[in-house]
Formats: sequence, structure tokens, C-alpha cells
Amino acid sequence: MTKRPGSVLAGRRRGAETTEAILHAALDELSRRGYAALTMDGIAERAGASKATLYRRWANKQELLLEAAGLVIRPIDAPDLGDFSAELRHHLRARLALYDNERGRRLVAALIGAAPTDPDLSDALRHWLDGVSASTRAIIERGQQRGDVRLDVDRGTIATLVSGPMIYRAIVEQDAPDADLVDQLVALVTAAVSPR
Amino acid sequence: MTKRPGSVLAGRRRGAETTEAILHAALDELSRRGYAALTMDGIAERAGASKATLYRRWANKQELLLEAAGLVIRPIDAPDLGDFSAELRHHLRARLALYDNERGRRLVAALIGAAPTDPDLSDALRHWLDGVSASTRAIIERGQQRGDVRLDVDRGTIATLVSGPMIYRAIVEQDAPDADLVDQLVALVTAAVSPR
Amino acid sequence: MTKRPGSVLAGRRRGAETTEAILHAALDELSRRGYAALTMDGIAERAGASKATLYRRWANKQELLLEAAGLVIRPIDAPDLGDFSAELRHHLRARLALYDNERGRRLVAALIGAAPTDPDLSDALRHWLDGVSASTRAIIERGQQRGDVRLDVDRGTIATLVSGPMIYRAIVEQDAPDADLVDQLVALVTAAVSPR
Amino acid sequence: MTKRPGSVLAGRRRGAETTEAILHAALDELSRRGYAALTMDGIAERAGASKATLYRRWANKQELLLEAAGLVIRPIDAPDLGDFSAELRHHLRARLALYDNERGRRLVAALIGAAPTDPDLSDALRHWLDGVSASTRAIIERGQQRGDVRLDVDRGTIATLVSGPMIYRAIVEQDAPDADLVDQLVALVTAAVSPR
DNA sequence: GATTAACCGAGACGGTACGTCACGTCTTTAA
DNA sequence: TTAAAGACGTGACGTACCGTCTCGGTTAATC
Repeated sequence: MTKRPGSVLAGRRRGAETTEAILHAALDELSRRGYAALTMDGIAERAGASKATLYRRWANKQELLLEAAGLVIRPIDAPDLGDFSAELRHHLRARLALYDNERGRRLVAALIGAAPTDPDLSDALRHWLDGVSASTRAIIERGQQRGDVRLDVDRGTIATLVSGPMIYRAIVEQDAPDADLVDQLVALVTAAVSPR
Repeated sequence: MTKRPGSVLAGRRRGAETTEAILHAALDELSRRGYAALTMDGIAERAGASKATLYRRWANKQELLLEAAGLVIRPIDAPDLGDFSAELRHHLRARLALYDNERGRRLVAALIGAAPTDPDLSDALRHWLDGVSASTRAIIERGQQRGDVRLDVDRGTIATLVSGPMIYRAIVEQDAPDADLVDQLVALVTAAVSPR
Repeated sequence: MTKRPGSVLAGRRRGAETTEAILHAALDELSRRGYAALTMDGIAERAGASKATLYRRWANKQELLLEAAGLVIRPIDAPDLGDFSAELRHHLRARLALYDNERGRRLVAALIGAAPTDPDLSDALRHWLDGVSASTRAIIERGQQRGDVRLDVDRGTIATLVSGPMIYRAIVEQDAPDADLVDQLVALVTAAVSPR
Repeated sequence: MTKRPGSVLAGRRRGAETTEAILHAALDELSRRGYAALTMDGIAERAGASKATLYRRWANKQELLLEAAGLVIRPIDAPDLGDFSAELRHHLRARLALYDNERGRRLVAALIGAAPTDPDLSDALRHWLDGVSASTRAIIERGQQRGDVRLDVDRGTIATLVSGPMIYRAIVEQDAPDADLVDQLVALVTAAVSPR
């Protein structure tokens, strides 16, 4: 019997592992069977969890997917390398990792496809996006401070200009963007924004 | 018992008006209630048709949506205007119509989101895409023949470079791309591809 | 031009062969695939006719089935043989033909099963029944006139008494009533109704 | 992830009240609207349950109806009363309850009508039948042991002889068999099977 | 022999019920 | 207290059959 109410760690406590197992199960199901076949029952079964546990942690399917996506879609840094072209190339190459596998592409496609319908998803997508865009804008800004980049270019547009083709290649053309695309992109943008 | 014709043209013909009513009902529902709320029953009811009639024409929801999308997503021409920048600007501005309303953006987002899962949708998307890309490539080719555009630029990459930001703005940033974006895009690309 | 509205009979006549083909197709389908699988489309196809032709002749499925049943369920005569037992035996043996095959049993079962729901069917069933019952009652009446049968027996009850077990064996026990059952039935009834 | 019990008794139990509500709803619908108008949606709605719940318990409409029928069609006892005629009369009168209302007659008619098509239904019908027949045979056997009934009568045939007219009156003639029919039946059978 | 009206096969159509499946909620038992 | 198991209401899916309706084309009675 010996009830021990004072004990802080009463009850279960295994929560973190379960959460991770569920998130990975979700990503597994996504890459194996595709977005359309993603079901909460399927994720629960693969995770060895119960559906109630899923709903205890996330309000609905979208929220779970969103957090799972966060495991894959990580912020990408943009270190100061002293040269605009080098920085941009470095940054864009770092982005390739997300798209070089079917799972990543499916994940991003799913987010984009569902976003116009789901406000939460939409917000999250926009937030992730802002981060990515911020890196690019920072690179441009440093370039402008250095004198590598003309002062009259619009940083937001340039950010859109480099992000667009990456996602377009990955999601619409459904092919992995590669170093070659990055290089051409860097060359074109560099030519366009260089002073004179 | 009469002679058995077995002819190809026997029996009542499918009503073209019904088909159109259904397709428009689908687009209506899409723009009013969003992709997630799209139901075959809903479309049938709005069209004044029966669900059986829908399934007589299309094997499933995706196929119907696909054809409905075809009504909105039309090929965009790229006439010869004698000048690279002018042609590109004209072409990109023509594309804006698709994205300047919620319905068009939702439609394209839905297609992109569902494509990685559905092979038919994927094919259709790719086909539409090829058409759009072909227009852009033709503009670049004419520019190269005129001498407006350097000969060493990769036409496919340029096509991706201009298509990407348009869709990115519309679908990911969820905002209508406007004449301003087009102008900046044209300026940047022109600067990048101009000889010397 | 010469419009002649007065003319009553002009135009093609309905084909008797088609009607028969349809009725036989219905019976075919019934014996092959059972009542539950009976569909108007199926009957039409087997008959090489069109559904419209079926509905031109019969208002609905029940009516068609009813007429088809009439081909199988024929009135059974009860000739005067000069002896009550002989007449009853003769009559009941004549009834066996309807039940000695799966089709007949299914048909009667279908009629009986559907009758409580469908008033028309119910009427038709009752009409057929009255005929059968009338034969039995006539046999009993002749027996009473001859002195073979007691005058105080209720003819209707005796009719029910002999009809009941036949149908019961066929439809409920789902077995063909045979000469043996008839003989036992005749013996029992004869014993029960004989004078003294 | 916790220990996986895999135990047989885990999870929410099926509500017995729900099951009963559904069965009664089915019988309600049957007696109110008839067999042909019986729909799973209708039953679900009347029971305040969902269609999914119906299909969780029964594989299809037939199986549900079958179990519902079991609530109405109960085994009928045949106690030893020391006298053949009295026992037979008692037993047959007990059977009247099933047929003295529209619902019971419709139910039995539906079972009989559908049985030739559906093997499960057929088995169930036969099983119920065997029970009823067994009671009658037991009555006859006791009669034979007492000397009330001749030893050379076939018990099975007598059982058919008394069951047949009851059902015939109820289902084919579509009228409630009453005490009068029972009395006449008893009188006739007694006369037929009495020694001498 | 030409006209013409009804017939015919094919099959589309609006309805309605079927049986399935996933969502998100809930209850039960065990740890 | 937290978990797995799984029942539950809801509502969409895609299928099947009913009885009705066009559509061309055929056939037989009347002119």
C-alpha cells in the first residue's frame, strides 16, 4: 500500500521516450506510405502507443505532423565567411540536405499543400520560412556592408529569388536540387547584385 | 429482340452541361470552403447531379479535381515582342492572373501538396509545368538568337529561376505575386543574362 | 405531311418473343444466383434486352417476378377419381413438381418472403393460393357427397392441413416433399376425416 | 512505451445497452416500416448509435436481423401434462404468441424468404426449427409410451404436419393462427394417431 | 412503296442504401 | 497517474441497384 504522496516522481514519467517514438513513427509512415496514407491509428501502432496518448500530446493530426516536421526542418545557419558568393553558396548547399531524400520532399510538400487550409500549419510554415529568409537577408546585408552587393537591391526579393527555385525544383519538379543548381543560382544572383 | 447494334454510338450521351456544372461546382466549393472541406457529396449537390454521375465520369475525387484544375490552370502564351525583357515581363504578368485570387492559390497549393502521393496528379502537374517552362525557355531562346541573352546560360535553370519565386510567393508566402515582383524579377534576370 | 391523328394502331408491336425471353431470363437468374442477386440489369442482360424494355412491360421488379412466377406456379387440377384418398393422393403428387427443384422452392420462398411487404405480391400469392385451396376443398366436398368424408369437418382447415406441410417441407425444411410425405399425409387425413 | 499487456481484457468494453438498443431498434423498424424499408442507417438512428457501431457487432444486415429475430423467436417448451392431446394443445397454443402480431409474422416471413439465398440464415432457421420440431416429437414420444399414440406413426411427419399449418396460416394466408385452428389441428391429429 | 408511330438496345441520370475507413473522444483495465 | 486497448459518434468514401430518361436506329401497320 505505502502511498508516497510526497514523491515528486510519482506516476509514470516515461513520457519523453514515448513522444519521440511517436514523432519518429509519424516520419516513418510518411516516408514509407506517403502523406495520403498517414493515419493516427497507423502512427500509434507503429509507435507502440495508443491513440489516446497521441491526442494527449497533440490536439490533432496537423499539430503532430507539425512537430514531426520540426525534427527534419531545422534552422540553417549562415556564418560570416567574408565573401558574399561563398556565404550564399554555403548556405544554399546546407539547405540541400532537406530535399535530397523523398521523405524531406514529401514533408515539405505536405506542409505547403495543407497550409492554405489550416491556419496553425500556415503560421508554422511562415515561421520556419521567416527563419530561412532571415539567413538569406543577413547574407545580403553583410554583402552590402562589405560592398559586394549593390545597396539598391531589395533583400526580401532576393531571398524569394533564391528560396523559390530550391523549393520549386524539389516540390514541383519533384527532383532533388543539387550543387549544380546552387552554383548556377549563386552565379546568377551574384551577377545581378554585384555593383556597377 | 431486334438486331443487336453493338455500335459504339448507342445509348444516351453524357450531358456536356452536367459535366461542366460539376466541374464548376468543384471549383466553387474549393474557393468557398477550401480543399479540406471538399466532398463529393457537396460537389454533387451544388451541381444538382448525383454522386453516381460524378463517379461515372471520374474514377475518384483526385481525377475530378484534376480536370477542374485544368479549367483554371491554362497554358500561358509568350508572343514574340522583339525584346527579351519585354517578353519576359509580358509572360510573367500573364501568369499573375492565376495567383491573384485565393481560389487559384489554393488550387495550385492543393495540387502541389497532393502530387507526391498521387502519381496521376504528379503527371498532370508535371505536364502543365512543362508547358509553362517551355514558354519561358522559348523567350530565352529568342533572346539568345537576337543577342539579348548570353549563349552560355542554361535555359532550364533560368526557367526554374523565374517560376520558382512566383509560386513561392503565392503558395509558401501565401501572397499574390504582383507586377512589382515581376518587374524586379525581370530586372534581376535581365542583368544576369545580358551579354558582357 | 398528311397528319392522321385519328389512327389508333400504328407503329411497331411489342415482341412476344422478347417478353418470353425476359421472363425466362428472370427465372434463370433466380435459379442460378438466387433471389438476393436478382437485378433488373442482370435480367435485361441475360435476356439480351434493355432495361427500358423491361419497364415498358412491367411497372417494377415485383410485377415482373410475379408474372415469371406464373410460368412456374400453375393451377393444379383435381379430377374426380371416385375415391377420396385416391383423389387427394393424385392432387398432392401433382403439386410435388413445383417443389422438386431448387428453382421452384426458391421462387415460392421469395414470394412468401416478399409478400408481407408488397401488397400486389400479397394479392397474387393469395390468388394462387385460393386456387390450390379450392382444389383441395373440392376433393373434400366430393368425398362428403360420396360419404367418404365426415360432414362435420371444416374444409378450409383440411385444406390448410394438407397445404401447410407441403410448403413447410419445401420452404422451411428446404427439402423436396416426396411421394412418401404425400402418402403419409393422405393416410393421416383419411384416418382423421373418415366417418365414425 | 510501457509494458505491452497484450492481455485479452483491455480497452473499452462493448456496451450491452447499446447492443440491446440496436436489436430493439431493428425489431421496431421491422414492425413499423416492414422488411423492405429496413435500413442500417435507419436502425442506427433509431438506436441512437452509429452505423460503424452496428458493423462492429455484425458483419452485415442479415446477421443483425438474425440476432434480432432470436429475441422474438424463442424456444417453446412442452411440459409433461400426462395426456397427449392436452400437451399438444398446450404446446401449439404457446406457439401462437409468435404469430399473433404483425411483427412476428413479418419476421418469420422475412427469415423464410431470405433463407434459400443466405446460408447463415438458412442454418439459423433450421436450428430454430429443430428445436420446435423436437418439442413436438417429444410430445408424440411420450404419447406413444403412455399408449395414447400408435407406435407406427412417424414422429417427424407428425411434427411437420402440425408445424406446417401454423406457419402456413400465419405466413401464406397472412392471418394469425388462433386457438380454433389449434383445437381443430389437435382434434384431427389425435384422431389420426390414436390407437385402433 | 412511303410514311409514321411505336418499339428496341444502350446507357446516362438522380436517388438511396450499402459496407468501409479515419478522425477525435470516451471508457476500461493494468501497471 | 499514465498508459494501451479499443469502443464510440460522425461523416466521407466509392459501389451497386432502382426506376426514369434520352438517344439513334428498326420494324410493322397504314396509307
